[in-house]
Amino acid sequence: MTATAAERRAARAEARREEILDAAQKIFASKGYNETGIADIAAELGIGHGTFYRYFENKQDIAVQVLDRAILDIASALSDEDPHASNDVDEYRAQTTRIMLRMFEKLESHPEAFALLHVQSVAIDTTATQRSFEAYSAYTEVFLRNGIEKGFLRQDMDVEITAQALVGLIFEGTRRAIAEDTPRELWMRWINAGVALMFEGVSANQNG
Amino acid sequence: MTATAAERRAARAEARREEILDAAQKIFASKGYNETGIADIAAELGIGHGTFYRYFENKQDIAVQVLDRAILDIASALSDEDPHASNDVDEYRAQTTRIMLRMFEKLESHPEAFALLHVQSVAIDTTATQRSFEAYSAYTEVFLRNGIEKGFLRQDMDVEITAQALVGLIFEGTRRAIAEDTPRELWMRWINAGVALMFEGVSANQNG
DNA sequence: AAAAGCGGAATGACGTGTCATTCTTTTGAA
DNA sequence: TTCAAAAGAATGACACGTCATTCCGCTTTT
Repeated sequence: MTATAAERRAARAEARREEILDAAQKIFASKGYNETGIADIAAELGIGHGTFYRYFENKQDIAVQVLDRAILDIASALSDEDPHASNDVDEYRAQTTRIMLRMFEKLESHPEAFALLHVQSVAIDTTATQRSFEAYSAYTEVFLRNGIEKGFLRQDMDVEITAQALVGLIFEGTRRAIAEDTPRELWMRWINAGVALMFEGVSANQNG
Repeated sequence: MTATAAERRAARAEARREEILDAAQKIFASKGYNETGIADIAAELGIGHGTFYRYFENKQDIAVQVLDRAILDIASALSDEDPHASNDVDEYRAQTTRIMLRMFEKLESHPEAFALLHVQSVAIDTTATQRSFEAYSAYTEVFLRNGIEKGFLRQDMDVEITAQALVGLIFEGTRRAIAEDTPRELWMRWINAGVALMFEGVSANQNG
Protein backbone atom coordinates (compact mmCIF):
# COMPACT_ATOMS: atom_id res chain seq x y z
CA MET A 1 0.00 0.00 0.00
CA THR A 2 1.83 2.97 -1.34
CA ALA A 3 -1.02 5.29 -0.53
CA THR A 4 0.17 8.51 0.97
CA ALA A 5 -1.40 9.80 4.15
CA ALA A 6 -3.23 12.44 2.14
CA GLU A 7 -4.68 9.83 -0.19
CA ARG A 8 -5.84 7.71 2.69
CA ARG A 9 -7.47 10.70 4.29
CA ALA A 10 -9.21 11.65 1.08
CA ALA A 11 -10.50 8.11 0.65
CA ARG A 12 -11.84 8.02 4.19
CA ALA A 13 -13.47 11.39 3.71
CA GLU A 14 -15.10 10.25 0.49
CA ALA A 15 -16.37 7.12 2.20
CA ARG A 16 -17.93 9.11 4.98
CA ARG A 17 -19.44 11.52 2.51
CA GLU A 18 -21.17 8.58 0.90
CA GLU A 19 -22.33 7.31 4.27
CA ILE A 20 -23.87 10.66 5.03
CA LEU A 21 -25.53 10.79 1.63
CA ASP A 22 -26.98 7.33 2.17
CA ALA A 23 -28.28 8.20 5.60
CA ALA A 24 -29.76 11.44 4.32
CA GLN A 25 -31.45 9.68 1.43
CA LYS A 26 -33.00 7.17 3.79
CA ILE A 27 -34.29 9.78 6.20
CA PHE A 28 -35.42 12.34 3.64
CA ALA A 29 -37.38 9.61 1.90
CA SER A 30 -39.05 8.34 5.04
CA LYS A 31 -39.63 11.47 7.14
CA GLY A 32 -39.67 14.09 4.42
CA TYR A 33 -37.28 16.93 3.75
CA ASN A 34 -38.85 19.55 5.95
CA GLU A 35 -39.36 17.21 8.86
CA THR A 36 -35.76 16.03 8.75
CA GLY A 37 -33.21 17.83 10.87
CA ILE A 38 -29.47 17.72 10.40
CA ALA A 39 -29.41 16.15 13.84
CA ASP A 40 -31.54 13.27 12.56
CA ILE A 41 -29.06 12.51 9.81
CA ALA A 42 -26.16 12.68 12.24
CA ALA A 43 -27.96 10.50 14.77
CA GLU A 44 -28.65 7.85 12.12
CA LEU A 45 -24.88 7.48 11.76
CA GLY A 46 -24.02 8.09 15.39
CA ILE A 47 -21.92 11.13 14.59
CA GLY A 48 -22.09 14.65 15.93
CA HIS A 49 -24.11 16.98 13.83
CA GLY A 50 -21.26 19.46 13.74
CA THR A 51 -19.37 16.87 11.72
CA PHE A 52 -22.01 17.05 9.04
CA TYR A 53 -20.88 20.54 8.16
CA ARG A 54 -17.37 19.32 7.39
CA TYR A 55 -18.85 17.39 4.47
CA PHE A 56 -21.74 19.51 3.24
CA GLU A 57 -22.42 23.21 3.02
CA ASN A 58 -25.90 23.05 4.47
CA LYS A 59 -29.15 21.14 4.32
CA GLN A 60 -30.11 22.35 0.86
CA ASP A 61 -26.71 21.29 -0.43
CA ILE A 62 -27.02 17.67 0.66
CA ALA A 63 -30.64 17.49 -0.36
CA VAL A 64 -29.84 18.53 -3.92
CA GLN A 65 -27.06 15.96 -4.10
CA VAL A 66 -29.32 13.24 -2.73
CA LEU A 67 -32.02 14.12 -5.23
CA ASP A 68 -29.59 14.21 -8.14
CA ARG A 69 -28.29 10.80 -7.20
CA ALA A 70 -31.84 9.44 -7.08
CA ILE A 71 -32.69 10.86 -10.49
CA LEU A 72 -29.56 9.39 -12.05
CA ASP A 73 -30.30 6.10 -10.39
CA ILE A 74 -33.75 5.97 -11.93
CA ALA A 75 -32.45 7.10 -15.29
CA SER A 76 -30.07 4.16 -15.32
CA ALA A 77 -33.09 1.90 -15.71
CA LEU A 78 -33.49 3.27 -19.23
CA SER A 79 -29.94 3.67 -20.36
CA ASP A 80 -29.29 0.15 -21.56
CA GLU A 81 -31.84 0.19 -24.34
CA ASP A 82 -30.70 1.53 -27.68
CA PRO A 83 -33.32 3.94 -29.06
CA HIS A 84 -32.41 2.96 -32.59
CA ALA A 85 -32.36 -0.79 -32.11
CA SER A 86 -35.96 -1.66 -32.98
CA ASN A 87 -36.98 -2.32 -36.56
CA ASP A 88 -40.64 -3.23 -36.14
CA VAL A 89 -43.48 -2.76 -33.70
CA ASP A 90 -42.94 -6.04 -31.94
CA GLU A 91 -39.33 -5.24 -31.21
CA TYR A 92 -40.23 -1.84 -29.89
CA ARG A 93 -43.01 -3.31 -27.82
CA ALA A 94 -40.54 -5.75 -26.30
CA GLN A 95 -38.14 -2.92 -25.60
CA THR A 96 -40.83 -0.90 -23.89
CA THR A 97 -41.84 -3.88 -21.82
CA ARG A 98 -38.25 -4.35 -20.69
CA ILE A 99 -37.95 -0.69 -19.76
CA MET A 100 -41.11 -0.77 -17.69
CA LEU A 101 -40.05 -4.00 -16.05
CA ARG A 102 -36.68 -2.51 -15.17
CA MET A 103 -38.48 0.51 -13.79
CA PHE A 104 -40.48 -1.60 -11.39
CA GLU A 105 -37.40 -3.57 -10.43
CA LYS A 106 -35.68 -0.33 -9.62
CA LEU A 107 -38.69 0.62 -7.58
CA GLU A 108 -38.31 -2.55 -5.58
CA SER A 109 -34.58 -2.22 -5.03
CA HIS A 110 -34.50 1.56 -4.48
CA PRO A 111 -37.92 2.70 -3.34
CA GLU A 112 -36.41 5.80 -1.71
CA ALA A 113 -35.24 7.06 -5.08
CA PHE A 114 -38.83 7.24 -6.28
CA ALA A 115 -40.07 8.77 -3.06
CA LEU A 116 -37.52 11.49 -3.55
CA LEU A 117 -38.35 12.00 -7.20
CA HIS A 118 -42.11 12.09 -6.80
CA VAL A 119 -42.66 13.48 -3.34
CA GLN A 120 -39.70 15.17 -1.72
CA SER A 121 -38.50 16.87 -4.86
CA VAL A 122 -41.07 19.61 -4.49
CA ALA A 123 -39.65 20.54 -1.11
CA ILE A 124 -36.05 20.31 -2.25
CA ASP A 125 -35.96 21.69 -5.75
CA THR A 126 -39.06 21.95 -7.88
CA THR A 127 -37.09 22.36 -11.06
CA ALA A 128 -35.11 19.14 -10.59
CA THR A 129 -38.05 16.87 -11.29
CA GLN A 130 -39.09 18.98 -14.24
CA ARG A 131 -35.62 18.83 -15.68
CA SER A 132 -35.44 15.09 -15.21
CA PHE A 133 -38.85 14.58 -16.83
CA GLU A 134 -37.65 16.75 -19.66
CA ALA A 135 -34.68 14.45 -20.08
CA TYR A 136 -36.81 11.31 -19.93
CA SER A 137 -39.19 12.60 -22.57
CA ALA A 138 -36.37 13.78 -24.81
CA TYR A 139 -35.02 10.25 -24.65
CA THR A 140 -38.44 8.80 -25.39
CA GLU A 141 -38.69 11.06 -28.42
CA VAL A 142 -35.65 9.37 -29.93
CA PHE A 143 -37.40 5.99 -29.72
CA LEU A 144 -40.54 7.40 -31.30
CA ARG A 145 -38.66 9.12 -34.12
CA ASN A 146 -36.87 5.89 -34.86
CA GLY A 147 -40.20 4.11 -35.22
CA ILE A 148 -41.68 6.80 -37.40
CA GLU A 149 -38.69 6.83 -39.71
CA LYS A 150 -38.83 3.08 -40.05
CA GLY A 151 -42.54 3.26 -40.66
CA PHE A 152 -43.86 1.14 -37.82
CA LEU A 153 -45.21 4.02 -35.73
CA ARG A 154 -47.96 6.47 -36.61
CA GLN A 155 -46.64 8.97 -39.14
CA ASP A 156 -48.78 11.89 -38.00
CA MET A 157 -47.77 11.60 -34.35
CA ASP A 158 -46.97 14.73 -32.35
CA VAL A 159 -43.70 13.31 -31.13
CA GLU A 160 -42.92 15.87 -28.47
CA ILE A 161 -46.25 15.74 -26.70
CA THR A 162 -46.71 12.01 -27.11
CA ALA A 163 -43.32 11.44 -25.51
CA GLN A 164 -44.34 13.62 -22.56
CA ALA A 165 -47.63 11.80 -22.21
CA LEU A 166 -45.91 8.42 -22.25
CA VAL A 167 -43.48 9.50 -19.56
CA GLY A 168 -46.47 10.62 -17.52
CA LEU A 169 -48.15 7.29 -18.08
CA ILE A 170 -45.16 5.25 -16.94
CA PHE A 171 -44.41 7.36 -13.90
CA GLU A 172 -48.03 7.31 -12.84
CA GLY A 173 -47.45 3.65 -12.15
CA THR A 174 -44.41 4.23 -9.99
CA ARG A 175 -46.04 7.19 -8.29
CA ARG A 176 -48.91 5.04 -7.16
CA ALA A 177 -46.59 2.26 -6.14
CA ILE A 178 -44.69 4.31 -3.59
CA ALA A 179 -47.86 4.93 -1.63
CA GLU A 180 -48.67 1.32 -0.91
CA ASP A 181 -46.50 -1.73 -1.35
CA THR A 182 -47.04 -3.21 -4.74
CA PRO A 183 -46.86 -6.97 -5.32
CA ARG A 184 -45.08 -8.17 -8.43
CA GLU A 185 -48.39 -9.33 -9.84
CA LEU A 186 -49.64 -5.75 -9.89
CA TRP A 187 -46.53 -4.60 -11.76
CA MET A 188 -47.32 -7.11 -14.42
CA ARG A 189 -50.81 -5.75 -14.79
CA TRP A 190 -49.38 -2.25 -15.08
CA ILE A 191 -46.85 -3.32 -17.66
CA ASN A 192 -49.40 -5.24 -19.72
CA ALA A 193 -52.11 -2.61 -19.54
CA GLY A 194 -49.62 0.22 -20.06
CA VAL A 195 -48.03 -1.37 -23.11
CA ALA A 196 -51.42 -2.29 -24.56
CA LEU A 197 -52.67 1.26 -24.08
CA MET A 198 -49.52 2.66 -25.58
CA PHE A 199 -49.49 0.48 -28.68
CA GLU A 200 -53.14 -0.28 -29.35
CA GLY A 201 -55.05 2.40 -27.53
CA VAL A 202 -58.39 1.69 -25.96
CA SER A 203 -60.36 1.20 -29.17
CA ALA A 204 -61.67 -2.19 -30.22
CA ASN A 205 -59.48 -3.93 -32.78
CA GLN A 206 -60.73 -2.93 -36.21
CA ASN A 207 -59.78 0.72 -36.21
CA GLY A 208 -59.87 3.29 -38.99
CA MET B 1 -83.86 43.08 5.38
CA THR B 2 -85.22 41.12 8.24
CA ALA B 3 -81.84 39.70 9.13
CA THR B 4 -81.30 39.46 12.82
CA ALA B 5 -78.11 40.67 14.34
CA ALA B 6 -76.99 37.08 14.84
CA GLU B 7 -77.60 36.25 11.19
CA ARG B 8 -75.68 39.28 10.04
CA ARG B 9 -72.78 38.35 12.27
CA ALA B 10 -72.77 34.79 10.98
CA ALA B 11 -72.80 36.01 7.41
CA ARG B 12 -69.93 38.38 8.04
CA ALA B 13 -67.96 35.63 9.74
CA GLU B 14 -68.58 33.27 6.84
CA ALA B 15 -67.50 35.94 4.38
CA ARG B 16 -64.28 36.52 6.22
CA ARG B 17 -63.66 32.79 6.46
CA GLU B 18 -63.90 32.67 2.68
CA GLU B 19 -61.58 35.63 2.34
CA ILE B 20 -59.00 33.90 4.46
CA LEU B 21 -59.38 30.67 2.49
CA ASP B 22 -58.89 32.58 -0.76
CA ALA B 23 -55.81 34.36 0.52
CA ALA B 24 -54.38 31.11 1.84
CA GLN B 25 -55.00 29.36 -1.47
CA LYS B 26 -53.21 32.10 -3.33
CA ILE B 27 -50.20 32.11 -1.05
CA PHE B 28 -49.91 28.36 -0.59
CA ALA B 29 -49.97 27.99 -4.36
CA SER B 30 -47.32 30.61 -4.97
CA LYS B 31 -44.91 30.30 -2.04
CA GLY B 32 -45.57 26.71 -1.06
CA TYR B 33 -47.09 25.27 2.08
CA ASN B 34 -43.97 24.99 4.17
CA GLU B 35 -42.67 28.42 3.25
CA THR B 36 -45.97 30.07 4.10
CA GLY B 37 -46.44 31.44 7.60
CA ILE B 38 -49.73 32.36 9.21
CA ALA B 39 -48.38 35.89 9.22
CA ASP B 40 -48.14 35.81 5.42
CA ILE B 41 -51.78 34.91 5.05
CA ALA B 42 -52.81 37.61 7.50
CA ALA B 43 -50.59 40.18 5.80
CA GLU B 44 -52.17 39.40 2.43
CA LEU B 45 -55.50 40.53 3.87
CA GLY B 46 -54.11 43.27 6.06
CA ILE B 47 -55.47 41.67 9.21
CA GLY B 48 -53.73 40.77 12.42
CA HIS B 49 -52.56 37.19 12.51
CA GLY B 50 -54.31 36.64 15.79
CA THR B 51 -57.54 37.02 13.87
CA PHE B 52 -56.63 34.01 11.80
CA TYR B 53 -56.94 31.81 14.85
CA ARG B 54 -60.52 32.90 15.38
CA TYR B 55 -61.40 31.18 12.08
CA PHE B 56 -59.04 28.25 11.82
CA GLU B 57 -57.37 25.88 14.23
CA ASN B 58 -53.94 26.14 12.70
CA LYS B 59 -52.06 25.97 9.44
CA GLN B 60 -52.78 22.30 8.82
CA ASP B 61 -56.49 22.93 9.35
CA ILE B 62 -56.78 25.66 6.75
CA ALA B 63 -54.47 23.86 4.34
CA VAL B 64 -56.67 20.77 4.31
CA GLN B 65 -59.71 22.90 3.63
CA VAL B 66 -57.97 24.78 0.84
CA LEU B 67 -56.82 21.53 -0.74
CA ASP B 68 -60.27 19.95 -0.51
CA ARG B 69 -61.78 22.97 -2.21
CA ALA B 70 -59.21 22.74 -5.00
CA ILE B 71 -59.86 19.04 -5.56
CA LEU B 72 -63.61 19.57 -5.76
CA ASP B 73 -63.06 22.46 -8.11
CA ILE B 74 -61.03 20.32 -10.49
CA ALA B 75 -63.45 17.43 -10.22
CA SER B 76 -66.24 19.70 -11.39
CA ALA B 77 -64.57 19.78 -14.81
CA LEU B 78 -65.58 16.15 -15.27
CA SER B 79 -68.94 16.02 -13.67
CA ASP B 80 -71.03 17.15 -16.59
CA GLU B 81 -70.25 14.22 -18.86
CA ASP B 82 -72.44 11.16 -18.55
CA PRO B 83 -70.27 8.02 -18.45
CA HIS B 84 -73.00 6.01 -20.12
CA ALA B 85 -73.84 8.47 -22.89
CA SER B 86 -71.50 7.26 -25.63
CA ASN B 87 -72.58 4.52 -28.01
CA ASP B 88 -69.60 4.34 -30.33
CA VAL B 89 -65.92 5.24 -30.39
CA ASP B 90 -66.42 8.58 -32.05
CA GLU B 91 -68.86 9.72 -29.40
CA TYR B 92 -66.54 8.63 -26.64
CA ARG B 93 -63.63 10.30 -28.36
CA ALA B 94 -65.60 13.52 -28.52
CA GLN B 95 -66.49 13.18 -24.85
CA THR B 96 -62.87 12.68 -23.92
CA THR B 97 -61.85 15.67 -25.98
CA ARG B 98 -64.42 17.80 -24.18
CA ILE B 99 -63.21 16.61 -20.80
CA MET B 100 -59.61 17.43 -21.62
CA LEU B 101 -60.58 20.79 -23.01
CA ARG B 102 -62.54 21.59 -19.87
CA MET B 103 -59.54 20.52 -17.84
CA PHE B 104 -57.30 23.03 -19.57
CA GLU B 105 -59.95 25.72 -19.27
CA LYS B 106 -60.07 25.05 -15.57
CA LEU B 107 -56.31 25.28 -15.51
CA GLU B 108 -56.50 28.70 -17.08
CA SER B 109 -59.20 30.00 -14.76
CA HIS B 110 -57.94 28.38 -11.55
CA PRO B 111 -54.25 27.67 -11.93
CA GLU B 112 -53.77 27.64 -8.15
CA ALA B 113 -56.08 24.65 -7.83
CA PHE B 114 -53.71 22.57 -9.94
CA ALA B 115 -50.64 23.86 -8.17
CA LEU B 116 -52.21 22.70 -4.95
CA LEU B 117 -53.27 19.33 -6.33
CA HIS B 118 -50.00 18.48 -8.03
CA VAL B 119 -47.37 20.21 -5.95
CA GLN B 120 -48.45 21.36 -2.53
CA SER B 121 -50.68 18.41 -1.79
CA VAL B 122 -47.74 16.24 -0.82
CA ALA B 123 -46.73 18.76 1.82
CA ILE B 124 -50.27 19.18 3.12
CA ASP B 125 -51.82 15.74 3.08
CA THR B 126 -50.39 12.95 1.00
CA THR B 127 -53.51 10.87 1.27
CA ALA B 128 -55.77 13.59 -0.09
CA THR B 129 -54.25 13.51 -3.56
CA GLN B 130 -54.27 9.74 -3.58
CA ARG B 131 -57.90 9.68 -2.66
CA SER B 132 -58.77 12.20 -5.34
CA PHE B 133 -56.83 10.29 -7.99
CA GLU B 134 -58.63 7.19 -6.81
CA ALA B 135 -61.92 8.95 -7.39
CA TYR B 136 -60.90 10.20 -10.83
CA SER B 137 -59.86 6.75 -11.96
CA ALA B 138 -62.97 5.11 -10.53
CA TYR B 139 -64.99 7.57 -12.61
CA THR B 140 -62.90 6.83 -15.69
CA GLU B 141 -63.54 3.13 -15.17
CA VAL B 142 -67.25 3.71 -15.62
CA PHE B 143 -66.63 5.24 -19.05
CA LEU B 144 -64.40 2.36 -20.05
CA ARG B 145 -66.83 -0.30 -18.86
CA ASN B 146 -69.58 1.38 -20.83
CA GLY B 147 -67.48 1.17 -23.98
CA ILE B 148 -66.55 -2.44 -23.40
CA GLU B 149 -70.14 -3.46 -22.82
CA LYS B 150 -71.23 -1.70 -25.99
CA GLY B 151 -68.38 -3.32 -27.86
CA PHE B 152 -66.50 -0.27 -29.09
CA LEU B 153 -63.57 -0.58 -26.67
CA ARG B 154 -61.04 -3.36 -26.40
CA GLN B 155 -62.67 -6.37 -24.74
CA ASP B 156 -59.54 -7.67 -23.04
CA MET B 157 -58.70 -4.36 -21.40
CA ASP B 158 -57.54 -4.29 -17.77
CA VAL B 159 -60.05 -1.63 -16.85
CA GLU B 160 -58.71 -0.71 -13.43
CA ILE B 161 -55.12 -0.17 -14.47
CA THR B 162 -55.98 1.43 -17.79
CA ALA B 163 -58.16 3.94 -16.01
CA GLN B 164 -55.31 4.80 -13.67
CA ALA B 165 -52.91 5.15 -16.55
CA LEU B 166 -55.30 7.44 -18.41
CA VAL B 167 -55.71 9.65 -15.38
CA GLY B 168 -51.93 9.82 -15.17
CA LEU B 169 -51.73 10.72 -18.82
CA ILE B 170 -54.25 13.54 -18.59
CA PHE B 171 -52.83 15.02 -15.43
CA GLU B 172 -49.32 14.89 -16.82
CA GLY B 173 -50.48 17.62 -19.17
CA THR B 174 -51.79 19.84 -16.42
CA ARG B 175 -48.80 19.07 -14.23
CA ARG B 176 -46.45 20.35 -16.86
CA ALA B 177 -48.62 23.34 -17.56
CA ILE B 178 -48.41 24.74 -14.05
CA ALA B 179 -44.65 25.06 -14.34
CA GLU B 180 -44.60 27.41 -17.29
CA ASP B 181 -47.46 29.34 -18.80
CA THR B 182 -49.08 27.34 -21.53
CA PRO B 183 -50.56 28.99 -24.62
CA ARG B 184 -53.87 27.67 -25.87
CA GLU B 185 -52.14 26.28 -28.93
CA LEU B 186 -50.13 23.94 -26.72
CA TRP B 187 -53.30 22.72 -25.01
CA MET B 188 -54.63 21.75 -28.39
CA ARG B 189 -51.54 19.75 -29.17
CA TRP B 190 -51.89 18.01 -25.80
CA ILE B 191 -55.53 17.25 -26.41
CA ASN B 192 -54.95 15.97 -29.92
CA ALA B 193 -51.89 13.93 -29.09
CA GLY B 194 -53.42 12.67 -25.85
CA VAL B 195 -56.65 11.57 -27.48
CA ALA B 196 -54.79 9.98 -30.40
CA LEU B 197 -52.54 8.07 -28.03
CA MET B 198 -55.49 6.99 -25.96
CA PHE B 199 -57.61 5.75 -28.84
CA GLU B 200 -55.12 4.62 -31.47
CA GLY B 201 -51.90 4.06 -29.60
CA VAL B 202 -48.57 4.78 -31.17
CA SER B 203 -48.61 1.98 -33.73
CA ALA B 204 -48.95 2.64 -37.45
CA ASN B 205 -52.47 2.11 -38.75
CA GLN B 206 -52.70 -1.48 -39.92
CA ASN B 207 -52.32 -3.28 -36.62
CA GLY B 208 -52.50 -7.01 -35.81
C1' DA C 1 4.13 18.51 18.49
C1' DA C 2 1.28 19.94 14.79
C1' DA C 3 -2.58 19.19 11.99
C1' DA C 4 -6.79 17.40 10.97
C1' DG C 5 -11.05 15.52 12.53
C1' DC C 6 -14.79 15.38 15.64
C1' DG C 7 -18.63 16.40 18.91
C1' DG C 8 -22.07 18.80 20.96
C1' DA C 9 -23.05 23.09 23.63
C1' DA C 10 -24.20 27.72 22.30
C1' DT C 11 -26.28 30.95 19.23
C1' DG C 12 -29.72 33.31 16.79
C1' DA C 13 -33.42 33.44 13.53
C1' DC C 14 -37.95 32.22 12.87
C1' DG C 15 -42.69 30.65 13.20
C1' DT C 16 -46.56 29.28 16.09
C1' DG C 17 -50.06 30.03 19.13
C1' DT C 18 -51.75 32.72 23.39
C1' DC C 19 -53.73 36.47 25.66
C1' DA C 20 -54.43 41.06 27.62
C1' DT C 21 -56.02 44.96 25.48
C1' DT C 22 -58.53 47.83 22.19
C1' DC C 23 -62.11 48.57 18.86
C1' DT C 24 -66.83 47.64 16.92
C1' DT C 25 -71.40 46.10 17.06
C1' DT C 26 -75.50 44.99 19.49
C1' DT C 27 -78.73 45.44 23.13
C1' DG C 28 -82.21 47.35 25.89
C1' DA C 29 -83.45 50.74 29.48
C1' DA C 30 -84.71 55.35 29.85
C1' DT D 1 -84.53 57.74 19.67
C1' DT D 2 -80.42 57.84 22.60
C1' DC D 3 -76.64 56.11 24.73
C1' DA D 4 -74.19 53.40 28.16
C1' DA D 5 -73.09 48.81 29.09
C1' DA D 6 -72.36 44.13 27.37
C1' DA D 7 -70.87 41.01 23.93
C1' DG D 8 -68.21 39.95 20.20
C1' DA D 9 -64.27 40.66 17.09
C1' DA D 10 -59.65 42.10 16.09
C1' DT D 11 -55.02 43.11 17.24
C1' DG D 12 -50.10 42.51 17.91
C1' DA D 13 -46.64 41.92 21.65
C1' DC D 14 -44.74 38.10 23.63
C1' DA D 15 -43.49 33.47 25.36
C1' DC D 16 -42.03 29.37 23.73
C1' DG D 17 -40.13 25.68 21.03
C1' DT D 18 -37.51 24.26 17.04
C1' DC D 19 -33.66 23.99 14.12
C1' DA D 20 -29.85 25.33 10.98
C1' DT D 21 -25.47 26.84 11.64
C1' DT D 22 -21.27 28.23 14.29
C1' DC D 23 -17.72 27.80 17.63
C1' DC D 24 -14.38 25.90 20.46
C1' DG D 25 -12.32 22.41 23.33
C1' DC D 26 -11.10 17.60 22.90
C1' DT D 27 -9.32 13.39 20.36
C1' DT D 28 -7.01 11.01 16.78
C1' DT D 29 -3.83 10.86 13.12
C1' DT D 30 0.48 12.12 11.06
